[in-house]
Amino acid sequence: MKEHLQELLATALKRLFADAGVEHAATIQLDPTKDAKFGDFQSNLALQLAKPLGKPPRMIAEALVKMLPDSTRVARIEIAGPGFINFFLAPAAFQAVVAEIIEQGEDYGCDRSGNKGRIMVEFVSANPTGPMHVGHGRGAAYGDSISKLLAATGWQVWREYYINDAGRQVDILALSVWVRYLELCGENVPLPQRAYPAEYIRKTAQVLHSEHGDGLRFPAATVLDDLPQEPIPGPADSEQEKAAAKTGQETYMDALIVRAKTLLGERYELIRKAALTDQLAAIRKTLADFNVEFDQWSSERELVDSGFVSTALTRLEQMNLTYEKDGALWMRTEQYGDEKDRVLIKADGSATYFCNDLAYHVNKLDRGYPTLMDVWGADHHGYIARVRAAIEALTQRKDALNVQLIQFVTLSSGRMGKRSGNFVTLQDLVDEAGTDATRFFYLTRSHDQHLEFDIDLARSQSNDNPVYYVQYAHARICRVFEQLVEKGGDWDPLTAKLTLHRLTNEHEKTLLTLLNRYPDMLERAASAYTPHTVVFFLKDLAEALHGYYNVHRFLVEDDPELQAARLALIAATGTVIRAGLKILGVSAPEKM
RNA sequence: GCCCUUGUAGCUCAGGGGAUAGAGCAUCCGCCUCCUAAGCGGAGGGUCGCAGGUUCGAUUCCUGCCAAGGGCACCA
Repeated sequence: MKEHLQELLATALKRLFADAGVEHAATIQLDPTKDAKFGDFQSNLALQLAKPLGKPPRMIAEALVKMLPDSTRVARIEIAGPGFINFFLAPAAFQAVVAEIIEQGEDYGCDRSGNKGRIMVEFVSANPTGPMHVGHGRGAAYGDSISKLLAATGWQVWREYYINDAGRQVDILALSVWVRYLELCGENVPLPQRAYPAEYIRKTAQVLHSEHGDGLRFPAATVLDDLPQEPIPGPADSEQEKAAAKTGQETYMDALIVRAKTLLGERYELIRKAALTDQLAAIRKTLADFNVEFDQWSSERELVDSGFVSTALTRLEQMNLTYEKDGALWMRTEQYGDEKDRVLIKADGSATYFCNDLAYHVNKLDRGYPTLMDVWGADHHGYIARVRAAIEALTQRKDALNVQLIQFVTLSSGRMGKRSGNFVTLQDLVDEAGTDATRFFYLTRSHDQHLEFDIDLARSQSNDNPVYYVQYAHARICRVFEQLVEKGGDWDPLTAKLTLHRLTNEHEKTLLTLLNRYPDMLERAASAYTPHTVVFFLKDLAEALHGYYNVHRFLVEDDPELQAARLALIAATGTVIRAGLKILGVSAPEKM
């Protein structure tokens, strides 16, 4: 429809220029109007041309309108305000969308061709060292919805979770479990300051203890033999002293890890694996409860063990992208926009996180995904430049990596006020508020906006909870069709299509306008990577439905033609609500 | 110090260079004999952080300043 009007304007413009004997490159801008009194579409073309043509905009508008070709889809055209050209469409042009939606179902407005190519979306990728918190939840909701949105607008999407199971934090996790295990054996090894103190660590330790008895036990004196005292800063210490203590604690932690590996030998791997398995199982359960799925879970450790990381390093060397300095291997990221070059292999011979992560990205490219989307927490901002630089060096393309940063989440509630989101797990949130309310909440804000999550509101089963507003519209539509059957009536989509000209009142017009905008809205949301656009659209659609419902009856027994038309309209509305909610990962209940 | 994000109604936030800046919550007033009142209609509430610039037109784009949050490792 929009294209059609643009063509009309282009023709008029050509004629105008021919008449006046001038050339000017004007982009034909056409926008949906905000207010129905300005018609359905508006163009500011005449305003743009006022200066280059040296004539008042209203005069240009009049000339343009005169030159516009006739179209059956346009009811009338008005010139308004400073020189806007407002198009009022013929009702039939709007009504046709109902038939289209009934035919195409939930795929209406979608492009399932996959013509835009393959894209890999990596999201969540939370460290498997503890439960996911509400910040991860936001990334999960966003990543899942943007994937669905991209898949609905012409992309072939592959979703992945990168498991960071090779770094030091996993050793810390394993050690934490072991200390708790020793505790169960009756050994007094104090939990290091830098270890994970949480309850879930004990559970793994208990399972280990029941399965292996004292098989992993060593006397506390042996474990702590020769180890330095762990520094614990007092409250009166200066910032400097506290920082020094922290460094000391890290050193102590590392020494303890080495001790564990030495004493346990191959048995260390047993503990490591048990800890990882438990954490990953918890994460998988939470994500499943949250209605988030992945095509693949990729392990960092497997990437290392399979030799892929060294292969990737060799390739970087061959491309002359690396060099040695101070005993470390560096990558030349600075010449690709990073603020400095970065270390891949440390002087002690171990790989940096960046090294393995980069290899993982190389792996993604190798698997045939020219576009990589990474959904990261806002705290990873400083990390973008180096990965982007590295990917550009490898692909010679600036657009190969698409990073979406998700801003922080703070929790609030009437009783507790603001508090940090890191201390509430996503599992708790989903258990208490439910997947629908939680996901809807997350996606109601733009992802680059800090989010204040009102737990009490999400939890409330009352009309205050915004998710119900949209779901209720859907349930109401379903109820009407239920009533129809109860009354012994029937409704045939094929014949209903012939009745659409009866949809003429204001409420019907509003709904038709919104339904017509759905495809455009999807495309806009996808290309701007903003699932929240879908949320706001659905709220508008639900509002239009509720208003309609309140004023008009859909089951009009004395006018079968009108009834058929209205049922067609609300059936189409229901379909679009369902499709939209599906993109958000929210259910569309038939009863509430 | 440098980099990124944000600043819009009492609160939480939408807003695609356009006409009179919107929604939800909160406050106030109405609407169920009728397909679900988890709904609808109405009222009040604004220096779009501040100052410049670009433009016919700026909440929107650019620059500076102020404020909030985050980031600046041979950590992960």
